[in-house]
Amino acid sequence: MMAFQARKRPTLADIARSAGVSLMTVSRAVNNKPGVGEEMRQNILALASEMGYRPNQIARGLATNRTSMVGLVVPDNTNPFFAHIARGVEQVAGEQGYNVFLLNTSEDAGRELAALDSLWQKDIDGVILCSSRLDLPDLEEQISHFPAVVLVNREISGSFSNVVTINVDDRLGAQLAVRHFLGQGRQHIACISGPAHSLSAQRRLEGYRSALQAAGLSLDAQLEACCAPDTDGGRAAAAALLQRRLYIDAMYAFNDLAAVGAMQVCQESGRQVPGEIAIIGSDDIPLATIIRPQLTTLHVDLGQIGRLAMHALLELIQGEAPQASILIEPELIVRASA
Amino acid sequence: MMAFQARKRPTLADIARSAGVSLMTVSRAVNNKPGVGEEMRQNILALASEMGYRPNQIARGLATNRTSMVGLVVPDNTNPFFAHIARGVEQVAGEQGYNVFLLNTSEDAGRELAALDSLWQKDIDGVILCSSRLDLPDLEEQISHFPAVVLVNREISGSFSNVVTINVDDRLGAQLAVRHFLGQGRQHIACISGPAHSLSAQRRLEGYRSALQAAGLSLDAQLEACCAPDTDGGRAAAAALLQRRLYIDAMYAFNDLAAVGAMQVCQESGRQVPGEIAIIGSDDIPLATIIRPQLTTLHVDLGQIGRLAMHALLELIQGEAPQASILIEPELIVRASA
DNA sequence: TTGTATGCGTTATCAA
DNA sequence: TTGATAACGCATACAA
Repeated sequence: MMAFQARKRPTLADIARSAGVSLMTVSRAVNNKPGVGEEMRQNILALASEMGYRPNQIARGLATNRTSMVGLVVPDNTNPFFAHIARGVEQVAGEQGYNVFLLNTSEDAGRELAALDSLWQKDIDGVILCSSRLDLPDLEEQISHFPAVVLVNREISGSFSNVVTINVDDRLGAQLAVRHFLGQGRQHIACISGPAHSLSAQRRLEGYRSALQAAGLSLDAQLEACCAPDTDGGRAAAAALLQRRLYIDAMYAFNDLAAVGAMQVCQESGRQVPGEIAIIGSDDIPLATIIRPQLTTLHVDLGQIGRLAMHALLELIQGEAPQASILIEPELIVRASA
Repeated sequence: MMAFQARKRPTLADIARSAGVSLMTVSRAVNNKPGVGEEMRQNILALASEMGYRPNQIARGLATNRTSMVGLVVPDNTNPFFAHIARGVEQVAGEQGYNVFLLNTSEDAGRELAALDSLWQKDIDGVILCSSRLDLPDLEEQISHFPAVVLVNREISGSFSNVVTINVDDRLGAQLAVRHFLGQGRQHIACISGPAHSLSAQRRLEGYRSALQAAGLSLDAQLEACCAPDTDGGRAAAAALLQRRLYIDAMYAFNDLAAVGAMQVCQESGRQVPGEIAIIGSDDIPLATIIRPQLTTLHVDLGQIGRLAMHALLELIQGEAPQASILIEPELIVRASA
């Protein structure tokens, strides 16, 4: 069976032939470059528009080594955290004439490598890599493959002239949460930290511990539990915590999804939230205000992170040496769960 | 400032030079094409691998007119409905060596046109267009720009050899919901239909009406309200409905987000759900089981729709003439809200 | 201001 | 089984 033949786009050569001029004159005209008479330019532009000319960006990419394509690699675009970042990225990319490849890794290093490799073959101008699970050697290797890289939710030692890192100050966030609990007189605070290999989970756990110690309280490993970064993960972790039969009057969770799961387990086991157990989440996704009681959480503007990331990537691509490391401060939003 | 120089990838010519053979021999070897001796092939493959050769897919695209890139256009990737579809699309694309451009339209026809235009310039192999708001002439024009198109949530009359449509049977879904209410003895059923220009919203409204009429009930425009496809939209619509001071004992909502918003407005105004007012949503996004009471809704496997869409697109690209029109039947999942 | 030659990395085509 | 050459559509460098 014959494949459908899409309507063929005219090329520069087609326009040139129709206009009776050389291909280069048309090229200059459509690119608004100097070196073509004003009258000629207008004529060519009119003709090009009439013939429906659109530059072939992949051919242009081959010639200029600039493809106007960037990659966005996330663990899971279905997670609101990344979905909102992606939205921000795509917004400014679109405004600047770039297109964005979206790839999921499912938090798997092997898939992450495969994703980056496929992007490399596409000769993209840069990549935004979120919550990378790569080990340092692999990460450095991958970074060397791209002209520009923005790392979200991942730090990297050493200085790479082609990378910018954007991180949320998770440590601070966790501290804010713990201090809030402390201010309420709660001292038996559990921490539902995220996936063991997640950097931001580690930082949050660290902040949780440091805030506890700063208040003169001792740590108890029994009060900590890892979890998958979703509602079920939060449920499982909270259930495990509750089963240990310790006294717990507060839970700080790695993200809002997990916080909601934990909250429901508490409620289902007959505990009042926030009366008996207060709960604080992280990220402030829309669910936080949808759920009842509304979730007290650490707000960060995810769309803004996406926009920032894309802007930084563009500066890198244009060789502008932006700030190498950006730290976003979360803000505690007190709602009803704590 | 000088831009960072990414590590240069070796080209076919580089490998050829190193191997002391012609470029074409290397090309045949790496592409597993016949016409190269087995021993030679192994040597070349080893060398290519050692030198870290990766084909430049954009150059290949220029030569073959196949870029291995497809586009996915959605109103809002932040909406779980589209996020899950996107996940499915990206999954099979990745498995088949394709990369996916993600673009948001914000439900705006102008932006949708701009998005498709930018994809056209990239010379992609096909596009999956979700919930298109384009009018027929524009849509047909855009369809002619691509070798393959899959329309999700949009019908099109006439037959185009390069398009496949995938739709949820929204009419049936709405009927199932209304019949469920009727079976509970509820007869004062409101409909929170979605955006006025949304095709699926229209189909759902139609199904709602037809089920009511089939039951011998009369229609009342006062029982219908449009809404934005999110929680706030549902809140606003439900509030408007309630303000009309009609007796209402059930609400069917365009999607789960709106259903949850409506449910909360009902609860906040002191009405029991499902006691006084029962609620049914559509799509069965994760929120449906997170919210309390859990939402009775019309289930469709969104990831599956995405995978189906990408598979259909691939068949189209390969000229295989798949089924031109796919209809997905939703299934009523009875939970706690109705 | 305009045009010609050349190259980007790859595949298709034809010749050896 | 191999290799040389011409595209693909565009831009850069240089010549007229």
